[in-house]
Amino acid sequence: MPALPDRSLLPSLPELFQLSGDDQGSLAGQRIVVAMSGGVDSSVVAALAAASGAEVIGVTLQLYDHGAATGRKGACCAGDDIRDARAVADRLGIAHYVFDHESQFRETVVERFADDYLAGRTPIPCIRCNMGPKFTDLLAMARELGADCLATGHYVRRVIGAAGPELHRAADPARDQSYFLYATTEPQLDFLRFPLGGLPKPEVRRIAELFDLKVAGKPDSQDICFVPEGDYAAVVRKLRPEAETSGAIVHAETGAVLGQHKGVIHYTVGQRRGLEIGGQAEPLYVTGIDAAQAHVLVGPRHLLAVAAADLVETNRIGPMPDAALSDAPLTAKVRSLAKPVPVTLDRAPGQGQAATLRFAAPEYGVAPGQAAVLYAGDRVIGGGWIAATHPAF
RNA sequence: UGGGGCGUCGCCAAGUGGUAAGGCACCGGUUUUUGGUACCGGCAUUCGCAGGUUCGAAUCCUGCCGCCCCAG
Repeated sequence: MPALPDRSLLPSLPELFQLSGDDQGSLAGQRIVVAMSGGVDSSVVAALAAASGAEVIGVTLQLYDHGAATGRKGACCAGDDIRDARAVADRLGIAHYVFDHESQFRETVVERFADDYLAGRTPIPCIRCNMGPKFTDLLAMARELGADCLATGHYVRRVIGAAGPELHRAADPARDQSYFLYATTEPQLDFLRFPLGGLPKPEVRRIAELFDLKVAGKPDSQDICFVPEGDYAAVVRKLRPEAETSGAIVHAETGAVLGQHKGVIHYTVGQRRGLEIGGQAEPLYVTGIDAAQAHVLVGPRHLLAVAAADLVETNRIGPMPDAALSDAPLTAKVRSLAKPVPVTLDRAPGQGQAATLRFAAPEYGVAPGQAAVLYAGDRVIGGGWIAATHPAF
């Protein structure tokens, strides 16, 4: 096996893993479990861990059917990706375990995904997956393996603050994944490490090449990992054959029936395309979904304006920002790609309590089922699931 | 079958002699670790059909077809 690259070519490893090294900067004696998906990012984390001198154990959760995912681009945690993870572990000379997590993943992530759509919500399975399989189940495994930490390839930073570890946005804003990690609990964060949070993606690929990892050029994953070809409706249909009940497309203001739709699972609040309603003076957007009546409500863009959103299952990481201490003002993202916008809360989030989020300016396209993630500057304060919204006009 | 109106891209619609606006929808691309949004680009050699007038017609004339309203 070729030697691993010289440590001097790499960032400071004790710093990246936030573990105390010895005089030589080695993490010998420490045990790091790395969550390996088979992609470049987590492979580089494993490589860095291996180079640190620590004992490294790679763990891959098999999340869903091999067959369906074999050879597919952009998947993770199944089929070829598991083989990729194993190949990387072999190359690095680290232990590697694969755990069959299919039934749990189906219950906690996929079934829920389908039920959310049936209820007229727009789910984010990636957050559920982080909450359950990754940060609960896999983390418990890591503890059982006697690890000092669980390291993942997420692009997010763990920063030691006055009151303990904090979760911050990635240094590279284009890669930031903090939106998907708002539900991380403080005990989980104590044990987690995100070595890539401070690195730009090209640097990660460079490191992968330095280690001669075959995944160095592997495309980034995208879309929902368990949804082939982006056809999420097919997944819902397979799980819930009754899902595609057609119904009326109703104008939210006039009540006029403008057309028929193929089932509420195909729509999300804020959506414009796919309604197939022509002859309008201005574009129509989905403004609401009434699953009980199988109605898709549509209207002009101004009807999307939302003044507030009710959050449930809230989480908080670290203290609330204190305006008196000139902390950055509270902002929130209601979609992963949205810019954070100024908000206020009627109460501090956390412990799963409900709270109401109020936007300083009307926010558009806020869909129930999405997460609202709270920030103070770069720090993630927490967040919650959007259960309902209040129109601005 | 007495009177009136209308027929331009899937929908809405401008254009009344000078060589087919625009909007919606749709398609493609960009962006993107969820669904969307946004942005960029594409989209009627042809104006219900057939003749005629004219250098030239969607625009004028004739006939036919179809639809709508009033009248019965």
